[in-house]
This record gives sequence, structure tokens and C-alpha cells, in this order.
Amino acid sequence: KEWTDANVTYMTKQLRSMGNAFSWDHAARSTDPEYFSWTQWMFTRFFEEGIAYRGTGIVNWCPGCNTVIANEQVTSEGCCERSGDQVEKREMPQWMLRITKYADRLIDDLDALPWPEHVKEAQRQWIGRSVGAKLSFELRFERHPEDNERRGPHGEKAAIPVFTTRPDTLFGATYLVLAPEHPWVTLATDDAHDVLDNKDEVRTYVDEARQRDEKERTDATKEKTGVELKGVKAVNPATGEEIPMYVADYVLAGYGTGAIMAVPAHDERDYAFATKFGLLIRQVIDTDGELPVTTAGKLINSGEFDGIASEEAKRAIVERFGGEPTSTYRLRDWSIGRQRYWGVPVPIVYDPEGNPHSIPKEHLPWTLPTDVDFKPTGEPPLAKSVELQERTERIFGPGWTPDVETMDTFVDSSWYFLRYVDPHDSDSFSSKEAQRAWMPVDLYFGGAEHTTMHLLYSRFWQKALYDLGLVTDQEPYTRRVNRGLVLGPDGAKMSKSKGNVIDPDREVERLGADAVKMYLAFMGPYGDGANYPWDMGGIAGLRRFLERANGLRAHVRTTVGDDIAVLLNRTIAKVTGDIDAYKFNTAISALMIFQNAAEKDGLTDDEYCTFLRLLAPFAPHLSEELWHEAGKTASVHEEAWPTADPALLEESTVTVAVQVNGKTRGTIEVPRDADESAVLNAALADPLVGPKLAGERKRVIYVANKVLNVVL
RNA sequence: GCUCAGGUGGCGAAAUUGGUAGACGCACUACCUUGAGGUGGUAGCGCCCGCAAGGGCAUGCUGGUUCAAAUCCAGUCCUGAGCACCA
Repeated sequence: KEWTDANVTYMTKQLRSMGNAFSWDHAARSTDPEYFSWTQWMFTRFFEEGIAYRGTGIVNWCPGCNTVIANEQVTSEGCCERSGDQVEKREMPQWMLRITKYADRLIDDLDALPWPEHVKEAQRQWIGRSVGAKLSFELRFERHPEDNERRGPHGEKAAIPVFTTRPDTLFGATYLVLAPEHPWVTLATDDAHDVLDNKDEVRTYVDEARQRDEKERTDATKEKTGVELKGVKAVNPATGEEIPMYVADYVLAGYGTGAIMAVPAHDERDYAFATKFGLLIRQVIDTDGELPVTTAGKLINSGEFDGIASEEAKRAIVERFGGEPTSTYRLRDWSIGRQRYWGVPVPIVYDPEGNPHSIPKEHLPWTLPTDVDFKPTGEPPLAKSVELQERTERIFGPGWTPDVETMDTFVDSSWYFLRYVDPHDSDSFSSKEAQRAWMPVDLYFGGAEHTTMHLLYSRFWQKALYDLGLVTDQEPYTRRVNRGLVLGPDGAKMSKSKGNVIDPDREVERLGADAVKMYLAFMGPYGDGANYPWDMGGIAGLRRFLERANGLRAHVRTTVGDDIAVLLNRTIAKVTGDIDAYKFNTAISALMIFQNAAEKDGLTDDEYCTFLRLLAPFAPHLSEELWHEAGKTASVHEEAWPTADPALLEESTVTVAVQVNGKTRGTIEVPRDADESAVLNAALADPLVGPKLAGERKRVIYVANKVLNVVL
């Protein structure tokens, strides 16, 4: 905490030195007990609602961090997003948040958000919704035919449910594949059951598959492997055929039902598998192309459904054969338990029978004990705390034990914006009045790396709170802009090892905060992951601009021409519009254009002061100083923003391009809003372009005040 | 492989209800100034031909629509990002 506080203090100082106008009294720190007691309280509410639960499953274990991490924190190479170590799969109990329950809303609510399309698309893909159906395949046992008619507790026959997005290809399903971890495989290979002819072979395959690491297993390019489950068949509900069953690791246990109906004619993976194992390939979608064909089409070899198009056939076949329309998701529940010391303790205690109970509000914050070694070893450090154990028994009674995990730090950051709007409330984490006044966040800047982590988590968190009636909005952020990085002068990402790190403090000291701030605004359009190298010359140019601004007062006159007034008004309009659109680079360029003209033609004292007001947001320090030198007493930053005079926005003459057959041949000056014939006459009379218009004019197009195109 | 974003001078970039491509800044060149070496002034600066006037070419590439295309359409290549045996 001391370390964190020192960093916060340092960064606060840096931000202040840049002249940024933040509301510092609205700050919140997730490490403050006052803050994290609310994090814990929300967790207990989620626990009571079943959103937070202790589940057992396959989790990602990072050997470098010695802790479990969430799916989102694993990179596409299967490495830890923090340490870069290869992640291992382990099966262990974990605290989870039921984010999958919100999958549909997290996707569907994106449509209405004015976010960049690529950010929304990345979230959609991460959630990975597939719309399809569940279909059931009954089993036939060759060793024990009497089992074929045996029914389960609900009168159902033994069957394997599969998920498919292509129920229209059901007639082409010529075998079934189960994942190695599929519960039925586990059942069929245990000692108590005798349904397989090749139990040992299947066991060996399953064991090998489990041992293979994730990366190797999910390599789509490797050759398919698998083993037939001999002695058992599945029945295709459409054809009534008995079809073979396989166990193969190209089917994933964690997706859909962990089992698939294989349609080799219309799925590349099934095709590869069927070819290797010599299985029946039956085409059921009409096509001229070579198999496998995965596109939709008209059905063939499908009995009564022949000739029907895929989309319609999907509905009809699902209905006819007792399927259940359903969606599955790539998204997994969010695993939040961490075997670390640093973090917010999970606010759960266990009674002597081992049942979890949430810690009541009056005992929050549930703080970290101080009597443990916090180096991560793999065992949760809190498990060794005598202090924590004693505290638990003192409050809840003998035999009670504390939960010993801490929460993922992404939990802390999932609701901080709600505290910003009401940082000192002690009755709630954020009052409804404050939320109604401030939420949702109008504009959220952040890094692209948060697209499938923080941004997804905090949207889920907001929706979960919304369902509990605790927040006013379903979405936390209105607009989103992904910021880019400032790169080193060599164009590479700044890093100490490359020696290309620019220290902002030193640049501020060398050239001034205003120059640094303006350079950052001027280097390019802000957002959408645009990265810019730090250009030493570039920032010098901004310094130059500011020095000239410093000397601009010398050009103040009592009488000046009209042109500068028009230019000033256009500048006001341009800067105002650009600020609204976050196009700071072109706003600054407009200021430069005005300054260049003012130095040349002079300007009035009024115009000078208006310019200072326009400059104020970009160069807060210099503009304030010049404002006072100009004899003003109040702060320039409290002045009203200038408004453009519409009467002075447009010059009395305009430059019109003269084109012949669409090619620009010159320009002429004409009065604004002159009519077409006047402009044409002016063009014909012009000594430079006039001769080029000689000949029969087939057509003349005049775009008011812009272009005169003559077709010869 | 799928999805998304993007390709404009030596560089960062402007410009889209289709209407003078390259504003503004950096770098560069020349001259001036100056006690000169990352912070003065003036001018030039997309490419090609030309002393110039002028002309030709030009917004990744190829076609198309149009009086007119960086902008719209089709195809294609390249770069970046995300996902990837997800049924």
C-alpha cells in the first residue's frame, strides 16, 4: 500500500505539472479499505444471488505468478498476460463469477453503443456466440442389448446430447465424437462398467490426451487422432442408422456439450477425421464444389427435407427430431480467486461443516492479515495466517475458517467509475443521485489491451449491479476511444532495454509543460490505437509556436484590415468544432494559421485577447500569463468561450477552380455567390484560363463558390 | 483460416452529403541575419520533363460508375490487431 501510495503521489504530481484540470477531490483508491469494503460487499451480494460461486473446473495456472488466472488473461499463444509464462491447465476449485449468464446481453447491448466497430467486434468474437441446437443421439449397447431399453430417472433412454450449428445436415451425420473428458467416456472406462470392447485402448488415449498441453492439443494443423468406442453405437435420429462413436481430442470438453455429430461432407475437421479413419461420407447439401463444402444450400439425401434450403431446414429438422434450439458461447465464467497475498480477500468464511457464508457488512472491510510471508509459492499465503484464523473464530465461532484467496485486481477496477462520481459517500458505494447526475461515463479513453478484459468485466459488473437494483444504468460507458502509445524516437515501443525512453518530466523541464502538452495533441489524431514516435524536432516546432505567441502582442494595432477578423471568426468556429470532435491536431493547426496571418497583417487588442482564449485549453500556462500581461485581472480559464460571428465567417470573394473536362486548369477570383453565367464570363475573360476554354462548350457545371467545370 | 481496422510526399498528417490532393508542422535546400552548433528571418520543397512559361504523372494495385473519385462500387495485394480444431 505504501508503494502504491508513493506511485499515486508521483503520478499526481506529473499530471498536475502538465496543467490538467482534474477534480482531484473525486479521486478513489482501490487499495483503501474504505473502497475495497464496497468491493467485498458487492461480492457478498453476488454470492447470495448465485452470481459468485465456488466451482470446480479446469483453470489456467501460471507457474510464474504461482496463481490461477482468468481465460481473458491468457494470450493467444497460451501464455500469461503478465509474466509471459506458458500457462498450465489444472483442475481445482475456484471462485468464479457467472459472466456467461450475461453473454447474450453483453453481445446484444453492444449494438446500441457508439463504440468503434473493431472494439465491439472483438468483444462479440470473444464472447463467441454460436446459434444452433441440441440434438440427442440414443445409444445401442452390443454387449448388453437389454440396456438399450433401459430408462433413466426421468424415463429417458441413454443418449448423448450434441450441439450443432448445422442441424440441416443431420442426415449426413455418419458418426459421433466425444471429447476425452466427456463424462460418458469417463463412465464407460471406469472399472464398474462393462460396455466397451476396447476399454484399455480408450483409457490410454484419454490419458495421453489429458497430459498433452493445451497449445499442442488445440493446434488445428496437426493430424487428427482418435479411438473408436467399440461395442457401442449411436442412432442417428433422422435416418435411424446405427453409427460408430469415437473419442478424439479435436472435440473440446468445454464447448457445447463436449460431443459432436460429425458431418464429414460439410465440415473440414470431420472430413479430415473421416478420411483418415475410412468413415462414411454422405453429402446432404447440393453443391458443385468439391467436398467438404461448408456453405448453406439446398438439401439432398435428406428424405422428406430434400430441396429445402438450409435456413428453413434447420428449423424444420430441429422441430421434427426433438431438438432444442440453443446458443453456446466461447466465453467462460470469470475465475477471480488468486493465490496471492496482495489483493482484496474473498469475504467468505466457512462453518465447521465447510459450508461457505458471506461475511456480514458490519465486519467489512475484511482486511489482509499482516503476519504472513507474501511471496507467492503456489499455496495461498493467507492459509498460513494465524491472525486471520483467530479473527474468524473470534467473530464467527470455534471451528470456522476463513477463505484464503484474494480477488483478481480486475475486480477492483470493475466499478471504480461509480466511486469517482461519489467518492465520499459512506452509506453506499455510490448514491443514486450522483449516478443519475454523472453516469454513464460520457467518454472513456483507454488501452486496446482492455478490450476483452477490463471493458468486458466492468460491463458485466455494471449489469450484475443493475439487476440488483444498485445502479441506474445497464452500460457503464457511452463512447469509447482506444488510445495509442507514444513510441520512442526510433519508432519502437519505449523500453529501458532499448534506451529509447522519453522522460516526460525532463521534457517538461526543458521545453515547458505547454509545449509538451501541445505536441502530444498535435502529433496526430487521437485514438483508435494510433501510435506516434516521439519526434524531437516536432516538439521543438511547438515550442517555436509558443515563443511566437509570446511575442504576438507586438503586432497589435488600432486599425487592421477586415480579413483578419474573418479569419479569426473562422478560427473560432474551427477550433470549437474540432475540440468537440476530439480533433486537437487540426484545432492547433487552425491556431497556427491565424497566428501566421496575425504576425503578417496585425490584429486588434480585442482579437488578440480572443486568440488567447482559444489558446487557453492547449497552453494553459502561457495563455494565463499573456492574459495578465494584456491587463486582465481574472483568469483566462474562467472566461467564456468565444463564439463566432456568422456575419464574419465568410469572405466577400472566393477562389473558384476552373476545370476543363474535369482537370483543373487554373483559378479565378469571383464575388461570393455569383451566379453561373457571371463566373463563366469571368473565367472566359481571365487571361490565363480564358484561352483554354475556347471551342464549343458541350456542358458547364458550376458548384457554387468551388468549381467551374467546362466540358469541351 | 475467420473477423476487424488501415494503406495519401523524406516524416507526423490534412481534405469524405464526390468538387483546386498534400492544409499545418517536422526534416531538408538556398539566401539573409546572427557570437555560430537541436528554439532568428525570408524563400523553396509530391514525382518527371523544362532556364522558365508550361506540360505530364500522382492518394497500395486493377477495373468500374461520374462532367468530376483519396472519397462510391467490384476485385486484388500489403500492413497491423483480435480470434483460431468453438462443431
